[in-house]
Amino acid sequence: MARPRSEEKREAILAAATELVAALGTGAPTAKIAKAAGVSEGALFTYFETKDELLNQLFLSIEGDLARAVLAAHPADGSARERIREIWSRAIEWGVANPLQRKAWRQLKVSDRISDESRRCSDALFREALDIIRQSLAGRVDPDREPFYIDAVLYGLIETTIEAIAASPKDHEHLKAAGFDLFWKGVAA
Amino acid sequence: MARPRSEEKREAILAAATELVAALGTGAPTAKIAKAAGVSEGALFTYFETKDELLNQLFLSIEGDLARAVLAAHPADGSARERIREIWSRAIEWGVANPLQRKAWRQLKVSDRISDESRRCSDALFREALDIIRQSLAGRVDPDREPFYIDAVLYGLIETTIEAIAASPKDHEHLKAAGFDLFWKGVAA
Amino acid sequence: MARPRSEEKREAILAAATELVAALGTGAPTAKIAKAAGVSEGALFTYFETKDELLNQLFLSIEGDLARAVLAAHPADGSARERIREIWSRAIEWGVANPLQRKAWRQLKVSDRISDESRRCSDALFREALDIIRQSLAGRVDPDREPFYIDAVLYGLIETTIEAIAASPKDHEHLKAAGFDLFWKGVAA
Amino acid sequence: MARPRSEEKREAILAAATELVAALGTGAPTAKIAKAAGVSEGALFTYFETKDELLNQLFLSIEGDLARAVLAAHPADGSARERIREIWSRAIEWGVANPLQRKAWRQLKVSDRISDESRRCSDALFREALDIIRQSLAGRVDPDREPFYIDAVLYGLIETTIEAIAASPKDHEHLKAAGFDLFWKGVAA
DNA sequence: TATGAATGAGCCTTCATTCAT
DNA sequence: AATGAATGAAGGCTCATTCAT
Repeated sequence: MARPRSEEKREAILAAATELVAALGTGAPTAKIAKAAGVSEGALFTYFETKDELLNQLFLSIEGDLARAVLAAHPADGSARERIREIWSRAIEWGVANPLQRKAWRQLKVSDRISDESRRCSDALFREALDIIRQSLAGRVDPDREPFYIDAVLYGLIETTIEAIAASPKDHEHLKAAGFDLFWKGVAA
Repeated sequence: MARPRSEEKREAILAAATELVAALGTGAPTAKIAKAAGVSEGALFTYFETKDELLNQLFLSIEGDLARAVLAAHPADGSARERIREIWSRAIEWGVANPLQRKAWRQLKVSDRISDESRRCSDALFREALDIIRQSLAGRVDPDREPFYIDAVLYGLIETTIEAIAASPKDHEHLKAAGFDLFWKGVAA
Repeated sequence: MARPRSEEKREAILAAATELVAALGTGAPTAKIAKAAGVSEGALFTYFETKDELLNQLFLSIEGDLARAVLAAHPADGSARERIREIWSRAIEWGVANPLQRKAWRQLKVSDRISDESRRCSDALFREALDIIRQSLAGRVDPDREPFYIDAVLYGLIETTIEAIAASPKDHEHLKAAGFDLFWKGVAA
Repeated sequence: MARPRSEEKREAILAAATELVAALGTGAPTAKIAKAAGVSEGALFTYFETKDELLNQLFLSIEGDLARAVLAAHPADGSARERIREIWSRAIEWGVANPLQRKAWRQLKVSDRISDESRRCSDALFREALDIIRQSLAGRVDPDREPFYIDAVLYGLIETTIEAIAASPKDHEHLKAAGFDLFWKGVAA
């Protein structure tokens, strides 16, 4: 069957799904999602063949959004510290600005309905950012330290920091700076 | 007298729930949990009034288990570094040794079926560990840094490190040490 | 457009519910009602949100039916006696002709699943009939007698008479006449 | 198995059942009834083999109570009017004084769980009262009128009058007298 | 005998998906 | 293509009754 045309409706469904998955988890009913999107129950299934398909697409859509935010207009030059600092900053800002997407994403991340295929796609989305990070840190960290671990640490600290800012918005700038400082000192050789 | 309620059965249900929630999320059917526990479906509801109750108890049971592991035989003396290092070590070991509990716990953490009450209980369970950490770090961290953020960072790094060890078990000891080192350097004043 | 909701199906469900509530009481399973109506179990819940809703609607539907029968083509003129006699007659005939509805209705009447709201609606349905009765009796009964009691007596005698006719159909006309006579003599001032 | 001994417990169960059937209908859970009676769930089934048995016994117990109240110390002499008036009065007083029993009884009456056997027993309980009534009315009513209908009318008027008194307690005496008057005039030849 | 935990069929309701319109 | 009614398999929970203690 031909691809349905309205990209707009597809987006509306994804937006509604973000909201409902954030609030209700992956158990959010397709009927509610459709209604929130202003679309008929049946239509949802012309845009996404199954609920799992919708959930996986949502997952990729959110990750894509974050990846785009992180890499947007990324300066090719600057010191290693500055380049990583830029990534840090963009990631934090995205998280703070998109609490619903983050909440939905946390639900999706732990769900067994997200396929390995999707998880691999998501890795690919961040490949470029990871390359920048690894290159930038190349001369700085203990060469003995597994790079995958550093990635994970950075990612974990970003999460932690976003959560901390959400809990204490008035410390936004302070936490953002302190977090990065902690990371930078921590990974030093 | 009637057959007394058996603690053994309660544990069996909790154990089965751990397994199934780890695999299927909070949507794991009570029927499957009961069967896995070797118990009738009705019996499950004499031990836990509702599924939510079961989920909350499971959450607290897992957290209690971790808290106990972290604090067990904790040495009252030793340097600040050694005391935190001990907590770090115990937490990591618990996580590595209990992958199912950890997986179930991640599902529960993001679920809206865990009540605020339960989350408060869980905080209380870790109060003592947090006190040790905060005291131990007292003279060492930038006094400007919010203590709640340090807690969260430590916790996040533990998670990250456990995950890394799970992904690369041969680096177990190395990652454990490197992670703590990173934390210690990172939080230094 | 999607298949429109069919009034026919709604009626089928109500009819099946009448039958099963008459036979089994309000505990009649929705599954059986759906099957008897030739409808899927899910469909029942698109026509009635909950079982209580179905029961309440059934109650109102039966009362509505009776009210319509009682008031249909009611002659505005005639003596007081004739007017009340007409109501009496129509109510009796309805009851005799609709034993299932009457049986279901008796079950519903004593059930705590029928809301006060429904009971109020039902009162409204009979308001007109009551007004006719009260006006017609105005000059005839002891003014000291509470009108609400007269209504209740009339209603009770109708019930009794229908039951008696059901038990002894050959005395149909006789009982109908004797009952009214009894009422008329009884309420005289 | 030997009859269990404690008549007291049997009564407690019946009393609790009265209360719960009045409030919840025949669907009232045996577990709740047992608890309300201060008796274990299992014990209930040593006093009554099944729930249906309990319900039937409850039905008979309530009817027996009413029959006893109606016939207690019934004067063998007096005019026909006085004798019936006495029955009328006792029945009304019993109903007003025992609203719970009456409510439970209404539920039981329409339930298909009450066996024909029980209904026959109940008829027997009132045989004596009916005989008194029929004899007393012998010379007074139209001989054409079916006696069973008169019984039913009397019974229905009693019900109606009790209900009316419950709704308007301040008119107790008035309604009681007016009701009897209505009956007496109504049934006159 | 008394207790109340255990059992499992059955109940009401939800929901992903299909399909008549 | 779009709509939303229809389907029926689960799902969580209840409850009469049994039975280990």
